[in-house]
Amino acid sequence: MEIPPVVIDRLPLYARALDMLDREGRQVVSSQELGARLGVTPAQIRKDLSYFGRFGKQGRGYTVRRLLDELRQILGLDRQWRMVLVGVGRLGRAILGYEGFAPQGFRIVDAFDASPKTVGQQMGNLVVKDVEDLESALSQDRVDIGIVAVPAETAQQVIDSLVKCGVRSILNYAPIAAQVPRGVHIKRIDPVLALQSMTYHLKRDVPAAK
Amino acid sequence: MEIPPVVIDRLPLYARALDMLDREGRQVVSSQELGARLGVTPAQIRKDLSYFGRFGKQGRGYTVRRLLDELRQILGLDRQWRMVLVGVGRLGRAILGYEGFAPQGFRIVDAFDASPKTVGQQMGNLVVKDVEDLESALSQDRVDIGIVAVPAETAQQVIDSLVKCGVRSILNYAPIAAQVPRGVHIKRIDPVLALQSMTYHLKRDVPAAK
DNA sequence: ATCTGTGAAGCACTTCACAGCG
DNA sequence: CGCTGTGAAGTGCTTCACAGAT
Repeated sequence: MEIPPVVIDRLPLYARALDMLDREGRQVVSSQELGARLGVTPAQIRKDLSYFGRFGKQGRGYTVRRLLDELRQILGLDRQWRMVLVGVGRLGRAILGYEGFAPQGFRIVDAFDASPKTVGQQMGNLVVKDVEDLESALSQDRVDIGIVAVPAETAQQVIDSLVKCGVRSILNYAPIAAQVPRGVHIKRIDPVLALQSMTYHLKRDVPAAK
Repeated sequence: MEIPPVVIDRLPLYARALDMLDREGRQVVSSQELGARLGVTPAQIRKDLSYFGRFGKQGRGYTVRRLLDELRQILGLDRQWRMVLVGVGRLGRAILGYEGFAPQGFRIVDAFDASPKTVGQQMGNLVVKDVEDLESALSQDRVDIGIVAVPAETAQQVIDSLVKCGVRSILNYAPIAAQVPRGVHIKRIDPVLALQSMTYHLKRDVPAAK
C-alpha cells in the first residue's frame, strides 16, 4: 500500500506527544485526546495509524507505551543516525551546539568547512575538516544524513557531493530550492520563507480587538 | 476569491527566485524556466499567479522586475516588520545573531528572557528584558511577529501572552504543537521533526548504487 | 511560433459515519 | 456504551489541454 507523504510527516508529531504522555505516566489515550493536544482531528489520527496496523482497542483507545514503540519502529527512531554537517559558520556552529539532536538519536559525526580559518578548529569533540575531503571522508564510514549550512551560492554543489557519496537524506538550511535526484529526500529549514508567507495575512486580517 | 493556503506558501519562493534572476540581469522569464529552477511545474506557477492577476505576456513570459514588485506587494515584503524574540538561550542568541532577517525587512526590536542571569545583558544593539515585562512592553509599541525560542515547557504560556497582546503571527522554534485561536498564524521551525520523518525513508529505500 | 491564463479533469488528502469489538 | 478501523463521500490542490494574445 502506498502511504501518503503527509502521513509520514505527522507520525513524528504523534510520537512526540506519546512520549510526553508516557513521561506523565499515562497508560492509555484515545484518538480524541491525542488529537486535542496536537490540533489534529481524531479521525485523521485513526486513519493515519491504520496505514500501518491496528494498534488500538475499541472502547478503550491506544496503550501509550505500545503505540509509541510501534511508531518508533516504523519511523526508525529506535536506532542511532549518523549525520555530517557542512558549513561551520555562525549557523553551523549553532547547529553543532544544539542539544536537541542527540537525545533523539541523531549524532553529528563530522563537520566540514571551506574556509582555511575554520578548518582544523576544535568544535566540541570534533575537529572541522576541509570540505575538499568530504567525498573521501564519506566513503570511509557510513553517514545517513547530511546537514547543509553553507551560503546559498555553494549549497547546490555541496548537496550534489553528498548525493554522489550516497547520502539519501538532507536537511538544508541554505535558502535555495535545491534539486536532488529521485530517491533522495531533502527538507528545508527556512525561517525567512515562513515569515514571508505570514506577512501576507498580516497585511489583510482584521486586527484583533483589544 | 479564496486563495489556497499552499499557494501563499509558494509565493515567497517565487519572489526569491525572481530576485536572483533580477540580480543576474534577466528581464523576462517564462513559467517553464522559473519552474525548472524551483522544482515546480510551470502550470502550477501560472495557476498560482492567476489568483492575483494577469502578470504575464503571452508568447513572451513574465517581466522579472514587474512580477517581483507585484509579489512583494501582495506578500507585504515592501515594508519593515517588527519582531520580538522570547527566549535568549543558545538558540535565541543564534537567532539574534542571524544576518538573514534584516535584509528581508524583518527586524528584532526587543528580546526577552526569564533568567535573571540573562536579563539586562547587552546582545548586539539591544538589552535583554525580563519576560515579566513582555505584556507591558508590547502594549507600548507595535509588534508584528513573535519569535518563540523558549523550552517546550513554557512555550504555550509565552505564545498565549503574545496572542493576548495582539500579536497575530508567530514563528515557533519550541518543539510543541502550540494551540492558537483562529486568526493567529503560527509556523513551526522544527529540525528534529524533519529528521524524524526522513528516517522513515532511510529505513526502507533501496541504497543508491555505488 | 511561443507562452499565458484558465475551465475542466484528475488526483490526493481529509472527514464522515457507522459496523464491529471490548 | 465508547472508541477503533475503514469504506465512502467530500474537499482541496494539481495537472491537463487548449483558446487566445503577441
